[in-house]
Amino acid sequence: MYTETVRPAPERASDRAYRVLRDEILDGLLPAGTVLLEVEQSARLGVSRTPLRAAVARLVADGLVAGRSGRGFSVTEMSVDSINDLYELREALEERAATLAARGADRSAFRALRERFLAAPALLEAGEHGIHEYYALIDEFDAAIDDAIGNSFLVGALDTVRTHLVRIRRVARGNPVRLRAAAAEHLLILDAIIDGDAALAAHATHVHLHLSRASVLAMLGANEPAS
Amino acid sequence: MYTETVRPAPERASDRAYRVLRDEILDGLLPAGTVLLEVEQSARLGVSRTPLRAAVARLVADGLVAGRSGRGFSVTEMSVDSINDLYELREALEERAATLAARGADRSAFRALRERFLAAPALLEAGEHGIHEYYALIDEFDAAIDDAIGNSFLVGALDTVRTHLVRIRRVARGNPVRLRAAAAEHLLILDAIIDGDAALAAHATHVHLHLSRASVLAMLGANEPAS
DNA sequence: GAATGCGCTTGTGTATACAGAGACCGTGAG
DNA sequence: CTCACGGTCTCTGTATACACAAGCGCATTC
Repeated sequence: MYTETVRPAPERASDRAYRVLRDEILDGLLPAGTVLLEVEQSARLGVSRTPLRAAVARLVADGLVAGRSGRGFSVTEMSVDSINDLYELREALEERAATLAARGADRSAFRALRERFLAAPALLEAGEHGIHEYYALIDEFDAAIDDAIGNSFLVGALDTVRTHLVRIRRVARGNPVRLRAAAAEHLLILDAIIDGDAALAAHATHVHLHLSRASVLAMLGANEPAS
Repeated sequence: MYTETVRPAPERASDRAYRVLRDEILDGLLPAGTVLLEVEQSARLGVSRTPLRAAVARLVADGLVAGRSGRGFSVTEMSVDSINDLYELREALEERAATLAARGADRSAFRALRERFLAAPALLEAGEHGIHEYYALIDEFDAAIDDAIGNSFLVGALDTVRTHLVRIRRVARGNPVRLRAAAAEHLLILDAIIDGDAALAAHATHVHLHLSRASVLAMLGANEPAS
């Protein structure tokens, strides 16, 4: 049969509303503290209140918005404390993920990624478009990790972390020095996974996350010293 | 003012539906594979379809039910593979949590818990009621850990794990030998936290989880050898 | 007798109408 | 001038009505 492999994706209105709101929050179009009124947002997105409520409920489950005491929902804040908390969880999850990936059998995907990361420094010279490409490469790295560990619970927890990480990355964006260093750190993690050195993979991940956190906090302190 | 400390809790219909369905799934009244039809469940729980949909959406976010390809939602299965996956995540989270708790400043709560755990063996002689009390004690232990680490992201991930763990515990229930051993393991973790020995707390947690997983898998293999 | 096509039934997705609760603002008193 | 109280107004929570899509069964035909 020539039928498509998967369902044509029903594309519900609630899915559209969820995706649009999520992207707008992650892109910073809806800054932290923005209140989301049902009637207002449903009119703006061209959907009814019912699917919009479902979308907001999913955002609440993601931790991107929170119900306020009385009226409405608001986009959650990303304080310095919560960034540290997020990195604490991220360390626990990604160190374990790196360990499991290094123990995994199939390393071909990581070998292919290694070649791409070798070209990352040149990519970061190419301006905004190159930086976008670099982040896409990071996403592929994450996807390869997910594929290697094959643990839906761990992948789900990692996905939550990465969602919030997107918001944090906005402040670190446009720091080519840091991104070049991060590419080198990813290469070390990749080498450890390819060599099957689980301990090194975990330690290299820890180092990478430590440096990443320090960079983010430094950028944050430089941008908003008074807060 | 003599006003109550927190809001009187509006107690929405969707909250009731969520709580009832969640408890029924965790208690096994709604076994894995049960299909949830909106009209059917809304009539049974005495709420309309709208709040029921919200409740089901939350259950989907919890991973307790999953949308099926065509029609309806069904309670998720707990396979041996998913149990192993869950314990993998649980190890990563709880070892980190134990480490952070041991580094924490306030250990009075853990000292009080230590006394209670010393009395746990006697509790486990008291039949079904004692076992229930013991699980309540475990919950207080978990709450003390949450309080000590004070990390909403980590606590949230732990909460997800514990939700699924409740379903798994059903098979291990009624194994006093294992529960007595588990109490001793908790005592060791408590001692490590009280002594501020983060490394020992993490290692003791690892050992505890290893033994717990082995016990669960053994019980599962004994109960359903043919599956 | 088997296979295929059509129609009915059923269940989800969405929109809207209605009720209740909380907040904001204005006014009045101290 | 400030604080408290009350009214109004808006926003959420819930129920219901409607449309569409998918699945199942029956009938008809080969």
